[in-house]
Amino acid sequence: MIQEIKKIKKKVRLEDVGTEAGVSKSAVARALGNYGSVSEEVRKRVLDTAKKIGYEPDQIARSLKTKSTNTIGVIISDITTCFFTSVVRGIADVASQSGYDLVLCNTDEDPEKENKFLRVLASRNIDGLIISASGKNTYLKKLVRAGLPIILLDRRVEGLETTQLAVDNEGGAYEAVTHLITLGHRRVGIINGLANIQTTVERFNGYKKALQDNHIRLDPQLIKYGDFKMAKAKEVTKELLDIKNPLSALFISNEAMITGALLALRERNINIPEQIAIVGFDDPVWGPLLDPPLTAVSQPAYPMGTMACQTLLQKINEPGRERRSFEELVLKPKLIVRGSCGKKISLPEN
Amino acid sequence: MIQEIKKIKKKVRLEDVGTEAGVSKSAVARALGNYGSVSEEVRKRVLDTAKKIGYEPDQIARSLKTKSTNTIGVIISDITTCFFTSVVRGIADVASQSGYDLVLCNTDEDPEKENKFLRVLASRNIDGLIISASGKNTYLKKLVRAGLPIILLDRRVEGLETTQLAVDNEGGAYEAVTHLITLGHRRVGIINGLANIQTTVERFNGYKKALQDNHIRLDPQLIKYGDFKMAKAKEVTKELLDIKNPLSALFISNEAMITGALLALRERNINIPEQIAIVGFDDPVWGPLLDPPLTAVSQPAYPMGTMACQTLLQKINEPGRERRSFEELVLKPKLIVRGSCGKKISLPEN
DNA sequence: ATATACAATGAAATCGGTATCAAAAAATTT
DNA sequence: AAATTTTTTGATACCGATTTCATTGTATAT
Repeated sequence: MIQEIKKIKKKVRLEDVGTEAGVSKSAVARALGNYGSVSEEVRKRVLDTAKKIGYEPDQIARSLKTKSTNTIGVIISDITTCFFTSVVRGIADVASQSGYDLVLCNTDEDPEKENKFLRVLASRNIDGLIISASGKNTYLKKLVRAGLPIILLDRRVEGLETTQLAVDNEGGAYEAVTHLITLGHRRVGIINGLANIQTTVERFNGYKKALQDNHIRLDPQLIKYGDFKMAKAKEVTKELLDIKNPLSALFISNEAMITGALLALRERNINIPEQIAIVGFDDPVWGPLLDPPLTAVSQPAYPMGTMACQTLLQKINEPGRERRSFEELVLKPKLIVRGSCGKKISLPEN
Repeated sequence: MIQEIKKIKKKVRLEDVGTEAGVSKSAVARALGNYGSVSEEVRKRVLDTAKKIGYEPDQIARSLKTKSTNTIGVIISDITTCFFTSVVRGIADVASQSGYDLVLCNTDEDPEKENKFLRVLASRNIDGLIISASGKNTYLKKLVRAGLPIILLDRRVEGLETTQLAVDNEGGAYEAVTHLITLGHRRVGIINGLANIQTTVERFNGYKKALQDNHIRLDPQLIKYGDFKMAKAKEVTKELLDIKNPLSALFISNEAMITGALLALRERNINIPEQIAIVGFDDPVWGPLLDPPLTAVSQPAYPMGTMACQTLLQKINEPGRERRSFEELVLKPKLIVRGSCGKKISLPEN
């Protein structure tokens, strides 16, 4: 009924500028688009009237013709995890500098959602994609083959011929666990992330390799799986505390799970590092605030974001992009030793 | 030179499906779009061949005609601040459920960036906008008047006739500071956010009102301004610690600044709560891990996001949307008392 | 002055869908 | 069987830009 006021202002089109300035829309396009040739006089007149009547080009229409949307898709598991927050911020910053916009998608590690988002983004004609893939995905493969510029972020995917950018997860975990072992720990537990995720596997490999290199047998009791989230980690930590032959150190595979684990320890009144030494993969901002401050493997999340986006933009804009399109970039994480692993313990119990 | 392999697969268009199925593209459009009328036989044939040759409609082309992009713009200051992280996740979840995508923009409180993003988003014909505005903005006003559905998130802006959704900042701060006063504190400091931001003003008002209601005179020495970031807050906290007539309690206006402040206290070896009581606005996940655990004002960030998006979608889809378009939704934050304010102190040192 | 090159311009095609419309085909009524 | 209604269908205009092309006008070369 009350349907009067709909769109008060109608859109100003290229053609409107033309009629207002007394030239054809082609002329306007050239003047504004800075190509072809226009007389200085017309150019000026067009620019003026364009500003005067408030012309803003319609990106959609432009995209339809040019096939480029100045949009890049970002698919991650969860913006809420601090690592990805920083990564996305990094991506956003370089994207915006180059006039690209970001379409953000959270998959929660759900392959179905991932698939849906891929399709949606593709149908939107994104110019490029940065994805932290949950695993193999045939549609993703298809997009790679179709020539869409893609950066695989944080997680390698086998058999995909695109640029990959990840942290040396195995190395980082190896260093962390080795640190524990060096301090005298023999029974070090691990809280893994989701089993099928690449980063989980790699960090676990680092853990195993560190033990192996120090001739410590792998004890299945010490190995637990979380889901990268706090709650589950808390639960699983308690299980870990309940085994008969107790652990003296714990390696935790990401920030949210560190929180969960620490919460569990606090509930049980277990002292760090006297009763248990802690290292985390991910170095939270609040790590230094704990007592003792947290020893942790720090990932260069923000730089990963900027680097991913830079590399992507390069791919998008370089004509001969097929040349080195299949490169693998690896960043080194860094172990930051603070207090949560304590000093060297005198004698390994046993 | 090596410019062979460009686009290996060319796009499958509506018309291609038509020719393949032996009908006109109009027929295909109807069959796929589920409107008009098509014979059951054609419908089936079209659907089959569409799937067979892998047809995916081009959103850009569709948008050009329909004027709706199924995209909502999100403009915030910084995805890196935990509050906004959760908010955005909330928005993203309900958006994705309804088939909308999110274009994310970080302004860093810079009005110029904000302006730029507004223009970009508008030129992209977003269907709606959720914005945490840095202040008055004429272009924003223009968009409101142009009829773009907009939700003002977290920060009220005067003179804008749109739906606003915010937390009761004043109330939250009031409660927090009153809590401190009740415990016997008379000299309570405050670390504000950026001076010109609405939330800062409101929280500061809550602080002032609490003091006033308890007949405590405002001491300018106890009032500091940060920038919502960690580093500055750390700096400013030290300044606060250096005043001659020392403070006994500190109220900090957001999460990142809490971290900064706590870092400063730790550097100075100041005990919480014995030497200083702490309350924060924002309840970090890691709050309970501190010793003592942090007393804080908790904001319903995720729900704010979902609510903002739901309200926005309603606005977008309801035809008679002008009716109640100017409503103001306020959510209550909650003071969570843990240990960082200690017990009632015996005697205010006057 | 004439030929040639080049700058400036508008008309029209195009991108890939959606929506309108009139013609054709099928179903129903008389 | 003829008239009428309804369903099905393809042609076509359109969304708002970009881009090609042919045309006109101006400058330079001969």
